[in-house]
This record gives sequence, structure tokens and C-alpha cells, in this order.
Amino acid sequence: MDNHPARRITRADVARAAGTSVAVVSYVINNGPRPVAEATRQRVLAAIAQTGYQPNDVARALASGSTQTYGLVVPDISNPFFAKMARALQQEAFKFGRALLLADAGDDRQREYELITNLLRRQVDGLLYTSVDRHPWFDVIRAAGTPCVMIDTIDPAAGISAIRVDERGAASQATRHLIEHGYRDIGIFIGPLTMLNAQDRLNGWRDALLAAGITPREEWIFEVPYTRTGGYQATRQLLAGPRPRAVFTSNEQQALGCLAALAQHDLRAPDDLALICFNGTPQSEFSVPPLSAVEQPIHAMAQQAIAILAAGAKEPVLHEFAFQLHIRRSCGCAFSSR
Amino acid sequence: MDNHPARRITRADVARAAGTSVAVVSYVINNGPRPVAEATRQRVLAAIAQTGYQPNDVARALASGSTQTYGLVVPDISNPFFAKMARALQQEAFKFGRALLLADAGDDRQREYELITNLLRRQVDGLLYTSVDRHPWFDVIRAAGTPCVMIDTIDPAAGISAIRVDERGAASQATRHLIEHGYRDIGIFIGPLTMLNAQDRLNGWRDALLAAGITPREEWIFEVPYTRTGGYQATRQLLAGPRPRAVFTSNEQQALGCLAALAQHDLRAPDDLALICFNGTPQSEFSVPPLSAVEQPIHAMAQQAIAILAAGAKEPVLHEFAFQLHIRRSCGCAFSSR
DNA sequence: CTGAAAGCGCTTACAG
DNA sequence: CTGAAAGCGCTTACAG
Repeated sequence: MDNHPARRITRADVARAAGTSVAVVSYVINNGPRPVAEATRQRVLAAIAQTGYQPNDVARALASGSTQTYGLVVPDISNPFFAKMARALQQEAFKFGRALLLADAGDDRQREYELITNLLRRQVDGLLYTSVDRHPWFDVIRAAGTPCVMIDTIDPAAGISAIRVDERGAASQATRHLIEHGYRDIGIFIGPLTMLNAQDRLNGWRDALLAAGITPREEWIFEVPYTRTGGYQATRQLLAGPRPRAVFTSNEQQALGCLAALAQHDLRAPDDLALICFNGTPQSEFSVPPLSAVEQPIHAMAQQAIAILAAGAKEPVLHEFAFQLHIRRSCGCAFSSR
Repeated sequence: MDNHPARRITRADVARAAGTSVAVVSYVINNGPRPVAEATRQRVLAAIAQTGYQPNDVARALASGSTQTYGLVVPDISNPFFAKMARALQQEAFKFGRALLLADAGDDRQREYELITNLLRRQVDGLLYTSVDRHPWFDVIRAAGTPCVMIDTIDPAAGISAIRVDERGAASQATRHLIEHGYRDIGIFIGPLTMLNAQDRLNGWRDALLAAGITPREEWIFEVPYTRTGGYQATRQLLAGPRPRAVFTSNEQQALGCLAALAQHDLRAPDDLALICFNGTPQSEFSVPPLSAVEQPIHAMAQQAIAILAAGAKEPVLHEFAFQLHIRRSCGCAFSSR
């Protein structure tokens, strides 16, 4: 039953070995808040090395009031966009000595609630949060007084920090690019409309069409999951009815699913259906054909999100990032090669 | 400066409101370890509701000696295989009330070390670990006495629990399937050879070839990253030299990259190059052409990994899972439709 | 520069 | 069934 080395080595053991007090051990480990004589410091360091002491961050958290931990709440970590964002956030947080607690809501609003309260009880110093729903759980977060940065579009009146790109503008610009190719029959694959960002992308698509004097056709709005399967299904539906000439998809996965459905019908992009997608990655380059895509600056966003939390800003800050439009072949633009 | 509600509500406040002791409050919150009279229980529950009390899991962890937290260490969370695994693990852990601390090593052995020691100082109850290197950091984990389940192939002599599929067998069977199509010139795209699993897949490929009386050709072993880019580059190299008739790729991303490179040369799978991949997902169905793939039973594996940790087994356990071979079109098998 | 001690918010024998 | 109290391993005023 003794699975651990007889007894845990604590700071008291180090103090004893160094012939000093526990306070001084803390001072050398934390480089403060009190100064320590160099000779004493050396004795403590030696005692630490000799005993193989490792600080206990749980005790430190209780005493200091900070866990040095952030919670990350996402709808689905297996969505490549969130996976990449999670990676960037974790690496960035680690630079500040913070760790990330992962909470995958499984696209379920109720589970998201349970995960958030769980993170809050664990005393996370901050929350990085993309909700599955357009009504995030702000009340419970505010009640806990825990700082939060939404990685999402939100109502600015919510009084919560947020980082985002102008998704409506990006969607509009992508759609406009399709229009500039001369296409006028343009559809959209959209994620679940329960999410605010789906709303935004839909509005951007409408904006561009209306600005060009084109009437958006409701039957060309396909609401499907953010997966290859979703894109595949939307395309099957699309091919069954009167067919648009081009489509704006809400992520890379949907676009890949679309390409699969087209191929199955011996159709090709961009000849039979032109394509441009949102939330593409550098890997968009490597589909057949390469996907024209709107990209979010994930690393810059992650950096900013962590910086906001680390700064402990009192006032909510809203930070909007520029998006990038990467034009490749799926929209109909022809390039000699990559 | 008062960002929190004047003062945190603690268990002492609840005790006061309920007219009882703090111990009893603990007993009702934890349903034990001592019984509580029903009337008292009701008073405590009412006091909790009235005060809006939320337990502090950090204090609980320090007092109880358990953080109810596991650490997850992966080479790259943006690799879809790990993202799916992370999702399954987190959801499974949550069923036991455990949270997951995410550590993405960024394919860097040294960073992996830093992340692990960080998790250990945070007193995680267990580690779920896939290493970027064939020499995982077992010594430091053992020194801490923290239970660990490797999600990987490891040396059984390491005395550490592990779950895995028989990757060598799976790679061999996939390669054999290509041989049964009549192909004899068969290459392999392999991940970084610093990883044990790359080794295994390579051996499986060799096994199948040798069993069929075919001599493996070293120049048809392409060592590239586990990304679309990696698969793309390997294919460019492959096309430059004497060309195999078929290829076994080490993951889905590499296969997608391969398809991209083929298309760019006006070549097609399976006609010009047959393809089968490792670590495919249900989404393999939606590429062009659909990918034949070996799939690992991610959910069953995640469930087992968490069960091992939750059981707190004293002896290391090794659990091997059956893999599944999903035959689709990229290998040359023809189906009327999906 | 250093130490004795209170305190962080819980859990859990121990005594009644 | 209930309570007073020690203890988990730290941090950090406070006094010297």
C-alpha cells in the first residue's frame, strides 16, 4: 500500500537540511518577496538538490490564491481549428508558467455548463471560452469573479473580454471574391445556427450578395455540422435541387466533404462548383484542388488572449484581428503551380 | 481593486448559517465519511443554497491528497488522431469527475520534459502520455510516484502501464492487402523515426513484404512529418525516382497530402498509385477517393486508459486493442457506391 | 537578512 | 450523530 516514497519531501525537510527556516526556503524558491543572503541561498539550493525536493503547486495555490491555471472551453477539440487554437494557447500560456485545463463540451450546452462550473471550483485564474451556443454562461462566470476571454463573437454589452476576427466582414469579402469571378448563384454551408458565429458568416454572405444586387436564396443556405460529413451531406442536398454555381463553406472540413461529394458525381471544383472556405489552414494548400480560404491569425490571437488574462485587466477589452484571404484554385483562380 | 465579491464564501460561512460545525458541512457535501441526520442535512443544504457556496477544489486537493486531475501529454494536439483521443479521454475522465491538464510537447523532447515536471508539481493523480521520442521520461515520473498510462508502444520491461493496438501487425496487414491486389512495388510514408511507433509500422511493412517474398526497397521509405505537407513532400520525392505502385502512409493527413501531389501531376489514386493509410478516421470516407485505412478504436482505448488510472492498479497493465481495416477505394478496391 | 506564526479552505481521525 | 482540532504544504505580513 506504500505506493509513494515513504514520505513526501516538503519544504520543512529542506529547511532542516539547510539549517534555516521554511520562510527562507520560500524566499529563495520564489526569488522573493524578501531578500536572502547569498551564503544562505547557496545552502538552501544545496539542500534542495540533496533532498530532491519538488514544490507542491497545490499548496502554493491555496496559500497564494492563484492556481496558475487557465481553463479552455471549446465545443469540439477534434475540430482542427480548435485543436490548432488549443495548441497555440497552451504553448503561449506555458511561457507564463500557466497550464491549461481542457474542457470539450461535445457540442452540448448542458455539458458545457457542467464543465465550466467544474473549472470554476478548481479555481482557475481565467477562462478561454468558445461557446457552443449564442448564449454563453456568463452569469456563473461573473458570479465567480473569474476573468474570461471569449474567443468568439459576442455581444459587446456583455462586459466580457473577447478576441475575434470580423467574421461578417471576412465572409462578405470571401463571397465578394466569388462574385468577382462572375458567379451570381452562390450558396453557403453554415454551421449550427445556434452559434453566434454562424449567424455572422451568414450575414456576411448576405451583405456581399445584396451589395452586388443579388437576392440571397434561402434554399441555398445549408446548415450542417462543421465536419467533412457535414459538407458532404450539404453537397448531396445541393446537387439534388437547382444548383448554385459557387459555394462559401464555413470551414475547411466542410469544403473537403464537398469535394468528396462532387467527385462521387463526377463533378469538379471549380468547373462545376466553385468553392471558397472559412477557417482554412496552411494545409488548405494540400487538397485537390487547393482551397481558397479565409484564415484567422491563430497564433497572434492566442498570444493576445493569454496576454489579456495575464495582465489581469479590470476593464473588458475587445480585440479584433485582421483575417487573411488566401486565394488558391478552388474558386476558379488559375495559377501555373503552387 | 475589489474584483471579487467582498469576501469568498467558505465552508465556515455555511456552517454558521446552518448552525452546525464545518465537519458536518463536509460530510453532507461529500456524502460521508460520517453519517448526518436528515434534519441536519436539510439545514446544511438550505444554508448552501442561501449563501451560494461553492467548494474550493484546491483546498480539497491539499487536504485530501488528490487533485482529481490527470495530465495528458501528446506530441501535437493538432494532429487529428491526438485531438480525437484527447476529446475521448477528457469526456471519459469527466465521468469520474476528473479534469485533464493539456500538455502539447510541440514535437520537442525537451519541452515535453518541462511539461511533465510541471504536471508533476501540480500533483496530477495520473499521466496519460504519448512521447515524441522512443525514450519517454519514465525516471522522473517514477520518482514522483505518479501513475502513468502510455498511449503508445513501449518496452514492456519499463514497468509502466500501456494501451495500444498491435501497430506492427496492423501495418503488416494493411501492406498485405496491397500485396493481395497484386502490387509488388510498395513504399511507405513513415513519421519521424525517433518515435517507437514509426519503427513498428516500418517493421510491419517489412514483415508483409518479406512474407510475400518481396525485398523491401530502402529508397521507398519516406520519413516525413505526420501532416498533409509531409505526405505531399514524400510524394514529390517518390515521383521523382523509380516509382512504386502502391504506398502505405502512416496517417490520414499524409495520405491527403499524397493525393494533392498526385493531382498536381495529373495522376490519380488508385490507378497510378494505390494508397492505404494508418490511423484513419470515419472521415477517411470523405476524401477523393475515399481512403482505405487502419483505424484504432479510440473510444474503447480512452475508456480503458481512464479506467486503469481510476482503478489505481498497483501492477502495470498492458492492454492491446484490435484494430480495424476499413477498405475503401484508394487501394484499388472498387465499390459501386458508398 | 531571518524566523516564528498565522492563514489559505478544506478533510478526517478522535472523542463524546 | 456531531464538534473541536490537527493537519495538508505552502505564502507572507510582522517583529526582530
